[in-house]
Amino acid sequence: MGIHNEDIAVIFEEIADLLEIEDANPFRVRAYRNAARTIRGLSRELGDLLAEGKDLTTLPSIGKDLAAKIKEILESGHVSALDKLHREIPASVEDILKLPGLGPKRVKQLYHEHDIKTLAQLESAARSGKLQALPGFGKRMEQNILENIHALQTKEKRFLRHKATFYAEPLLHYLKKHKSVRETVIAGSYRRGRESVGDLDILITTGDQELVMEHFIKYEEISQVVSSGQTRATVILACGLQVDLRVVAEKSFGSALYYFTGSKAHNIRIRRLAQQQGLKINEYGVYRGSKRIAGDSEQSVSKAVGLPFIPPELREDRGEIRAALNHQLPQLIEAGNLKGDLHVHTIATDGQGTIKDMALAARKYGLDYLAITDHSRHLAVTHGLDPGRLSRQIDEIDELNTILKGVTLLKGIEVDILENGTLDLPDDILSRLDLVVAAVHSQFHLTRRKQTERILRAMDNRNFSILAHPSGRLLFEREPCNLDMEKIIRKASERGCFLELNSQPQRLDLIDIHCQQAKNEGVLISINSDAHDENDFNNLEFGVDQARRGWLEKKNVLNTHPLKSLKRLLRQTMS
DNA sequence: GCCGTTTTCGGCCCGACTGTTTTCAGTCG
Repeated sequence: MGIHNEDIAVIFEEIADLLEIEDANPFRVRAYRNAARTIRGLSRELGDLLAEGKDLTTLPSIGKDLAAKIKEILESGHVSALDKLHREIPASVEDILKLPGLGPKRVKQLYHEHDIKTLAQLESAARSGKLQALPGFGKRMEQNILENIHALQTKEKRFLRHKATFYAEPLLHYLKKHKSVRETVIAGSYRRGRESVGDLDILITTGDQELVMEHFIKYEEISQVVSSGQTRATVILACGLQVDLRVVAEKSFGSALYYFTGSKAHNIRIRRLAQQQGLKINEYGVYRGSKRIAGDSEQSVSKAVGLPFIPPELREDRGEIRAALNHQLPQLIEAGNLKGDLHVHTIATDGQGTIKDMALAARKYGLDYLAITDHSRHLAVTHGLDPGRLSRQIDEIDELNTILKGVTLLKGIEVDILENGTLDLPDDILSRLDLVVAAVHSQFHLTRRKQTERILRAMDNRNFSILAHPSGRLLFEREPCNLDMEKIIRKASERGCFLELNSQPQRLDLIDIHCQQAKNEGVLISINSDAHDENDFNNLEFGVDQARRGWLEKKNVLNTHPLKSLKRLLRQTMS
């Protein structure tokens, strides 16, 4: 039940696609896309905002017309503007628009003049050689269309950033081998710390563009060169990852890095700001008339438009430019600020190391404290702890703490939240622990109301400290639970308990916008590794990246506190 | 369709690469 922001964003995107094919005013098309982006970035549900009587036109890129359309969608489940467009153009035509090389103009031509309205029809037209005869098409394009239809069916679409690193590093190494390559940077969503990337944007400075470009194209992992010019090339690696390379002169490094880092929405806003000041920003620099006034560094670019440096993680057009203008940018948390880790497993359940192994690994990583939080009995596949085994683990930790140097162990558990919202272990054993990390590991498909109430009830337990991986999502594998995260964040604020940002690359849960919302509600976030072996502490840096995207500062994060004040904070949740 | 410290109308970011052209439109990031 219920219509969520994502549903509305999808409808607006669809309207934009269809309007484009209809050759509508491109700025009107963009208005729909801007609105969709605004909606996706909201931390609150539009339905709730409307129910509270909020004026939706106060949201950026939402005016009178789109506010009315949002209302119509929320009330009726559809919008007449889209229904009307669909009477002109069937939904299947939108699939054709998604093929590379086919934009609105060609798609319109295909549909209106040749009655091609599905990918299957397009494929058969291409196979029979009819496509190449059409005006504006050609032999080459016909071939590309066939390849792209095939690729669409087989290719992996996005990569975990973590996974993209495996392919990026050897490529960077290869590029650096060339003698005229000076600097290489991965820009794009990778640099902005997004959890997944659609492609890799690599920027190179060099004195010799031509030679470097030639060198790049010869990289042996490349399976297809999509395009290659003097300064820009696009290739597909054998693993399916797309790589865009941009070669720039050194004096343009800053403006090129700014441009290539994005996000697109942020860039548009910065360029507009520049325009208002009589300046022009492009990849090569900042210009007043024909005079180049900045561009060698990113700092010089932002300074030219009167802004301080905005960290890449914030460049999503979610208020960072306003914050920068008002000198209210957050002092973002850094990996070095973490003093401990509050979610770790051992061989007692599904981990790979003993308690001592994990403690030593944590110390080596530079942490001062570590909470041992194995699973509870309900999670039988992991051989979860019952009260007796947990009690023995408590004793073992007490003993280890008397001999360990340089790192302190905390006694914890990752206890299952059962379907009715009770915790999987009795209060008398939980109350002996330093902290209780609670999590949902079953029944992911309850209704929004039931799932939310389940967690709210769990939070009422006196012993509850931290809600682990709150949404339960696994990127590319499992959707997040249907939850009213705002209610959960408010509850955490009232109750004085904490939310986890789980650093496993496929979790990264809480997501950025909920981190930001928790921060605004005064809820502290615990950035945890959820380590299952000694190397997993390295994942903490992914958690920190996500936290930075969520505007978190050191003071917003529970485990930046030294042990003494951490313990005090944990005790407060139990009172 | 949105938006406003110059504006309620007239703007809306900016440039590279490709393929099919014969000087450029379409597409993309």
